[in-house]
Amino acid sequence: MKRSEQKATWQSIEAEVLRRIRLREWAPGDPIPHEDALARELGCARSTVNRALRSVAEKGLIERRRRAGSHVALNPVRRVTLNIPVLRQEIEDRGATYGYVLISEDHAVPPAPIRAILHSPPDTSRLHIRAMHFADGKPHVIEDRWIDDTQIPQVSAADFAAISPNEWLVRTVPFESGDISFLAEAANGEDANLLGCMTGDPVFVTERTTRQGGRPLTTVRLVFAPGHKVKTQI
Amino acid sequence: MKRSEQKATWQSIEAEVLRRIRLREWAPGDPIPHEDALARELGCARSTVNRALRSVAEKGLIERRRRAGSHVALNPVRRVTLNIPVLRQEIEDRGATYGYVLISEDHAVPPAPIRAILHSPPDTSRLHIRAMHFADGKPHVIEDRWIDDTQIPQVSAADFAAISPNEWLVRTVPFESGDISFLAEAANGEDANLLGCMTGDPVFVTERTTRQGGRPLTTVRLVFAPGHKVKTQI
DNA sequence: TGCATTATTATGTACGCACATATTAAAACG
DNA sequence: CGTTTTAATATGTGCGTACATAATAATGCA
Repeated sequence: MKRSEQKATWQSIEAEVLRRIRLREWAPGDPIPHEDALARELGCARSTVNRALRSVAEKGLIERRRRAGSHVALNPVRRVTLNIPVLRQEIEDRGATYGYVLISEDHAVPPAPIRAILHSPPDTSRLHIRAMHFADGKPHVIEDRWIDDTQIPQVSAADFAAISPNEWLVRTVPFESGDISFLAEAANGEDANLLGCMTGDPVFVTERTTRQGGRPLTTVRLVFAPGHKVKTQI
Repeated sequence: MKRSEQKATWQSIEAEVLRRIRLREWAPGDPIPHEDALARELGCARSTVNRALRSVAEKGLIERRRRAGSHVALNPVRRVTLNIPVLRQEIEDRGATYGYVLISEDHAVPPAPIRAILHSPPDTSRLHIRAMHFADGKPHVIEDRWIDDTQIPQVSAADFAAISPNEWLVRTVPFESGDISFLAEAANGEDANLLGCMTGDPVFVTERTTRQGGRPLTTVRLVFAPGHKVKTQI
């Protein structure tokens, strides 16, 4: 029922597999043919089928287990990739003019939640920086950051009046893992003041902690101006 | 300076490449050695290096171009993957009891923004469904959905009193693309009523539109109860 | 000199084989 | 009959070769 393709690329194999899953030729929960069988049927090498199925599995549409074979996922958990660029780049990519202002920089004893995140002992102080990023002169996001300067001693050489912590860290400090949260909050008085909105206005907040070798390096809270949207494609 | 590895897996190659990038042995903007050179240096086949570098490129840390070679990304755009499960599964995975209630289901002329999204002509009505999902009996999210029932005729057979549109669509209607937005909004009176919060409280909102063959099928607005966080790892 | 044409080259991919590994099914055993 | 051991098997991965493709550099031509 299928004509001999001129060329079997792994992408064409993937497309065919996606088609069969979408049209329920292979229903959720069903096992799909083995790599060998697909290779023979579609006229290509098993390694090509493997490449294609790996890609489908990454999308979350099939589950693969050795010896058990591949099954169409029962609850296809859509996997979406978000791009998290440096703030300056995010703004400039939109064609807007980037602006930056340092608000405050000091050493202070972090509040309990931050202390827990940074694993810092009680009554020890950490570097605390607050800054603002502007798009076309309008407030875009507040950067409220704590840095473990015992982990990043070279931070004392940074001039955060000239470069944002966001950018300096990306350029200077390597890290290997981290976690990110997205949430909605009400702007507190100071946030509202800085962002030029009303106290209590809903604001989009990103919390991010980065680590190196299991040790937390820095945690940041980004409060975006009202109206901010994070967009992506499936 | 490197001992002969017992086995070169593509993951070990990737780890070594990541290490060199993190430690700035290869600085941002720099070209990195060609696949051939790396293969010789690290004692493996070029295809193995290729596999490793492809993985690094997917993470956004290098950029690869034919003939030009691979370069360490100047602004490493972190790429993060979010899992978007079916609502019921998301709740049950947290160990909570899932609950669901249909609020309303009718045909109506969509407001202008929805009409634009669905490409529906003026004064034509579409299926409009509102429902709620509960976690352990507490309101978790409002599902406010418009369905283009000219694209999905079989929707007339669905019983949305028994199964949520969210779940029915995932199980029944294949789609090939879509887009998602995340934002913060103030709960309007009705939202607040349903979610058991105050009007004006900040709520996390997800907007999602799915398409098949370029034609929009459905668009949904998910209003989460206050306090909701979306978490992921880098 | 300016522009179109032709090499050159690094990555992209296909293939076929071999073997590793995880997992399940079958067999052996008490 | 339940438990441990062993075999079977589908996927995971490495390798080396060959060729495809895109982007660039070099060349030729008007």
